[in-house]
Amino acid sequence: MIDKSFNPAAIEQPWYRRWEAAGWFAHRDHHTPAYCIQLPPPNVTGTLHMGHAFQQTLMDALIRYHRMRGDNTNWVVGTDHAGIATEIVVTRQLEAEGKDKKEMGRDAFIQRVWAWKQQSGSTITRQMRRLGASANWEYADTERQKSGYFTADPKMSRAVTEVFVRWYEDGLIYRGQRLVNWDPVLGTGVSDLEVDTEEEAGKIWEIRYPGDGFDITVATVRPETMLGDVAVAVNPRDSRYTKLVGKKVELPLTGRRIPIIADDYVDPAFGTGAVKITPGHDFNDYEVGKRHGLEAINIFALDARLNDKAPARYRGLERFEARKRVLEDLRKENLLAGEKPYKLRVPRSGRTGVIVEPMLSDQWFLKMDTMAKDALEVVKRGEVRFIPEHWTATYNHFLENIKDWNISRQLWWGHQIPAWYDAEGNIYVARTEEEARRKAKGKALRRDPDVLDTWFSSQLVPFTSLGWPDKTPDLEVFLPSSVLITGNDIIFFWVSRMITATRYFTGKAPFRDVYINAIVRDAEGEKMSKSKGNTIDPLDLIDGISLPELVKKSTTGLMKDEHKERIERYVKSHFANGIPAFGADAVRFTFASLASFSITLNFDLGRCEGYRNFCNKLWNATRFVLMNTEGKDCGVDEKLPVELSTWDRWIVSRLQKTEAEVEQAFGEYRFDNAASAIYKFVWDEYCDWYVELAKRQLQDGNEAVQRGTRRTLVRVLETSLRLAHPIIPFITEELWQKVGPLAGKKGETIMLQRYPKSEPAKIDEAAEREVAVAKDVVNAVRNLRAEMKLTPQQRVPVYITGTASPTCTAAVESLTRPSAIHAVQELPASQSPVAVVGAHRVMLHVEVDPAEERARIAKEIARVEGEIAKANTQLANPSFVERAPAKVVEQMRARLAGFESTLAKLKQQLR
RNA sequence: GGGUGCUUAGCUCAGCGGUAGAGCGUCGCCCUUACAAGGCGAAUGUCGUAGGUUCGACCCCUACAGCACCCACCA
Repeated sequence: MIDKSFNPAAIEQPWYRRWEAAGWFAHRDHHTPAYCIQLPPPNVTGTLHMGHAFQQTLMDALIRYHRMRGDNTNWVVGTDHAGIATEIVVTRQLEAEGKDKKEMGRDAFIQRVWAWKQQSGSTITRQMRRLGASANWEYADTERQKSGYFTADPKMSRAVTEVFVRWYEDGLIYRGQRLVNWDPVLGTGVSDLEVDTEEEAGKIWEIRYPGDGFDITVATVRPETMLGDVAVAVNPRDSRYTKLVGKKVELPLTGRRIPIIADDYVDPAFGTGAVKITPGHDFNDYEVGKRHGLEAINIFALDARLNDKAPARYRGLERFEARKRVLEDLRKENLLAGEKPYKLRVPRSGRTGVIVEPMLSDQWFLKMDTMAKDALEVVKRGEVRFIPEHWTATYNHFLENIKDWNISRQLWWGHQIPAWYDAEGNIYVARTEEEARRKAKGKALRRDPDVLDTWFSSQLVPFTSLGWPDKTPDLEVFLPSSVLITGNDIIFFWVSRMITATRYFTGKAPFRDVYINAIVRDAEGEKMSKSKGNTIDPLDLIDGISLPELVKKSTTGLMKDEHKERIERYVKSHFANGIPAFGADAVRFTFASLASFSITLNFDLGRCEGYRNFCNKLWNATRFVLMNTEGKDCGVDEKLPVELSTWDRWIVSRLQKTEAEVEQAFGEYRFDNAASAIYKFVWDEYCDWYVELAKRQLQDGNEAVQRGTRRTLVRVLETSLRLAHPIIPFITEELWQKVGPLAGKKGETIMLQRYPKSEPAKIDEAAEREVAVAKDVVNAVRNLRAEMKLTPQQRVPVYITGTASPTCTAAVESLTRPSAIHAVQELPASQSPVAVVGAHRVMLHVEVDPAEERARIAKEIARVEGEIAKANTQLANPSFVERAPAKVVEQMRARLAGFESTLAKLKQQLR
């Protein structure tokens, strides 16, 4: 016999090990219909957060569902080398040890990163296993660590190089000097997407530039960049300035003379209508400069300190120091005309938070326009489909306005660009150094030190993970994959680029569906962040954590110590008792239940607890079934006679409908509906009604009835376990081991059993109608008993008029414990309380105060009369009767008739 | 400035052109032989505001308000 309550910790890890060791997660062959999902590869050195746990729950549910449906499932997983993120972490580690990256040198640094990867690389895949992820760990597992591919492993790297070379040869990759977003802390350029602009309070200054006999005032939020100005621009239609265009002014503090130019870019209504032009450090000005043939002056070194293009007294100053100095000097020279508070948009590096500096530098770019057009087409013709559909708009907008992608990073950790230079600066792009040498005909070569943006390799994953550039059978079978499940934050970074790259190199789309999952927030809808203390570690939900430990965990490793007290208060008020161990199944069920098409998902511990209780319910229902069926004849032998009651046929019928609902829900990616259908069936129908009636059938029925009851109990439960397995794999496996054999099922594991399929032939509408009446009668009796404040010990006779079915009387008998049931034509003359249920009147034969009972009935009459009035108004409206569909009018008439009949019976009761 | 989504019970969320729902919480009564992580019963909503379409609107349309997110070069 199984334990009295469900203890997830006891079963989860043993089962996971068993599944994995048995090789049941692997794909099978190359002819069964394939179902493939590509995991968005997490940062190899990262840890699992709620967003991962959520996505992975959905992916695993789909994979398990399709595996049970007989598909050749392949959940391709891997980890990402996460260039910038990892380089930052390791650099900080070194700093903490007092070591300097540059002194260490590139090779030693990279070795150090590999060491860190080996050490922390298994954390996240271990955590995925705790969740129950049935991933194909050994697929593409070049490093033999059972964690799939690694984007920087030799096999994946070879493909990256191949892609780079082919794109270069096809003229899509080019090198050029451009203005790019520069992160002065990291010392690298970053892509537009890696820059977040936020509104911040700042100032706008007005500076006078003196000319011969006039001066012109410009407005700027970055006065220090004036040292790199090459012109002042005005709008050509601005009458205030027309006669100045073409004249020169003196650029203060520098002694340079710069022209006044006219350009449509300038908005005459803004500021002073005159704009300083700094092509070296502003994207707009760069464009203006190009239009007017003006040279760009770069006044910053790569660490954003002023270089020797600036006047001597500013050289070496950091940007904001320089700003102060410039303002001071302008003030001294009486050239500062104004200073006002101003809200400005500050571009900050997504990684370091530092303000990025537009900087002229040599970078590699990928031409996007043609590929973007193709990617737009692919989605337009429905070859790739977004779910929910509205994300298509986001995707389209991005691709319609796309610019070339800066793919080079001035970092060390990543795929080094396969380009070499000779002394003259000629470029040789090649797959290997030998190949480059051949091309250079023996000239001395120097390799480009830059690496590729991390997303460059990630975008290739849909095909490189399947063996590309080799022509593998897997590419034929698993590309495109069935669905990509990912967050909306990487539609630009990753989704769109996978489509462009995969189309380019394979001619196929990378996947058919893109399910954009909700963003996980805390129960109040707040973003989870370490500094608020409202993050939840999915592992803590599974294993539980005490309050003191949770406080400790939330307050260590903070960026700013000042948050500590606030976090402590937050944690103590929101997790007063820590977090109980809910188990992986409850966490998964919660995620599934909350996975509607909403854009955010507020994770509510209360709901998690509710679903933990559901697991316990399922556990105990099984416990009951086992107690009553183990060692007994459960009708596996079909030749022995079985007799099935309406209740038996009803629960089987309900099960068919539930199976259909779940199938539809999975088909539509409505995990919430799937979870809810299973929940309702198991708890509200099977446990609350069927099991209770089964108790009676087992007690009173003849041998054939008992056999039929045991068979139904066991078969419906066994099917429910299979139905629920994709969402709650551990508990269903544990229970199935016991229940499966009783239902005549053979097999080592539930995860390879057939998924339940609705059989319309087993739907029994007559039984469902009969049970609906029986439930109503039972509910009426229960309600009357509660209103009469009867305790369970007080057993009273129940009278039912009309022809009550055995289905009904059996239920009343088992569930309301009357002293007797009388099926009668007319109720006895009595002041006892009566309820009207459809064609039936139900009386609890108890002595009550006649006045109270009359009042109770009067109240009920008032309610029914209200309903009648509403229905009458509707039906009296000629346009309703004429224009509403006949079905609806008929429904309304039937409704009215029902209420009228009820009213008559109630009035009869009042006499 | 443009775009997307959201606003339904105290909380977290489903829903749908034709009688307002779930979980949690609340209030009663029950330790009934699977389960107190349970059973039974009850209360609770002018479905953000204002118009419109319709026989009928929580649902469709318009405007507005609030919230969230994304995109965008006004110095």
